[in-house]
Amino acid sequence: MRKRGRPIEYDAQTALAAARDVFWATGFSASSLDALSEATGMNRPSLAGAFGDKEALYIATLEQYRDQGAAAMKETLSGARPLARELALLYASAIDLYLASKDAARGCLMIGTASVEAVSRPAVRNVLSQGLAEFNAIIEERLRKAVRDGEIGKDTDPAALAQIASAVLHSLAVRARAGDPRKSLERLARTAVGLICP
Amino acid sequence: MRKRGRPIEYDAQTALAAARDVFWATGFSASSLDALSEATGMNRPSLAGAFGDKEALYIATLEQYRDQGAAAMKETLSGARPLARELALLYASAIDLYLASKDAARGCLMIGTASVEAVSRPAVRNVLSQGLAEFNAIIEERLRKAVRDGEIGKDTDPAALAQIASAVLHSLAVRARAGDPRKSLERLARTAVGLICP
DNA sequence: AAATATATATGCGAAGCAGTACAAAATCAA
DNA sequence: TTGATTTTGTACTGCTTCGCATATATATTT
Repeated sequence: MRKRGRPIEYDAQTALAAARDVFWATGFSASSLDALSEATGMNRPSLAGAFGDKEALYIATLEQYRDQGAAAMKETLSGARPLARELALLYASAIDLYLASKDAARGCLMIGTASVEAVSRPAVRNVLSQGLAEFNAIIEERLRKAVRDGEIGKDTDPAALAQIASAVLHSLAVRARAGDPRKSLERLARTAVGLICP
Repeated sequence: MRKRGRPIEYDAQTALAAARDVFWATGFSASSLDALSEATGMNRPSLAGAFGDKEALYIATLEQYRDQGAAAMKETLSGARPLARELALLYASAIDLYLASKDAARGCLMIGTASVEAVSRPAVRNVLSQGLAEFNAIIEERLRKAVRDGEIGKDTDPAALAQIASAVLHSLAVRARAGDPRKSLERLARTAVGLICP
């Protein structure tokens, strides 16, 4: 039995992805509801009805991004391949994502745009914090397995090393948005893999 | 002989520092000229006359921040002390700076606020890019000296290792703004020093 | 078919914003 | 003292923004 009333014409996930692209390019504050409305194909009242105000919409895009990113990361770091290979794949796909735009490189949505708002908007800070923590935890879990399996030294501290691996990810995001060329990012990734998997 | 006309009542460097604090807390787009005017004690026409439009003012604050940061960094990495000690000092002062605010931690001005604007504002992207490159170059120079002096292995690549050391700095900036506690940042710094100076 | 429920479309109004024109004030030169 | 020069203060204009109020469209329920 369908819901009463006029059926919705938009798909929430699709609209969220379109809004995400706007935020990704111009950040939260510089993204107007008009621009978001045009990108999603939803007019402003529909946007408000579906997601609430601009901050709520932004947070929804961040959560979608975080969840998709975490899922992709778990797949890459599944443990099916050697650690060094999986880490290299992780960084390679991050670089691809960060440089994907046809215009200027957009880096990471969370690091590139949520960081600014995090200071004055606690809700954004929470999503950012949880996002970073989640990504870090996935890496740490993989490193823990690597220690168990003897891929890296038994005396290494997975939590500490995960912080380093995450730091490289953060740096890739920042550098990409600053306009660093792909070669430079790839070099950092290569060095990092070598350092983490000696 | 003094300049003709009514004397200036503001000090450009002081005003720039005040404007910087506003941008640091709320970012470029969310900082209104009214807020900047109030913080600097200069009214809007004076601001415009002294620095140009909002973007020009923002870039001036970024450049001031970058120059002061580079100077402090060169002093810390002077080479007067062992590499491990100087690196630890570098990270410690970065953490202090990133957590200095009484309100929510502000991280690094460039990474935290210029990253967002970098995509749509080439002038900002240039300052950010040059800033990151300059900080990286100072670290690289110190590592080069460390190789010469035998502080680290003769076979290490200073440029590659500098990218890693910079990445830790970037990560500290991001994590600080995301609300990471000091302990967590200090742990990352400790691990990084241990990894870079084995 | 009528009533009801939900979604979409248009448009209005209050507020905020950036940049600037113009007048007032303060100093120097003659 | 008078005029020139530069900074400061006020106020204005044109624009954007957000949120909401109202009207319209499309479905289900009775």
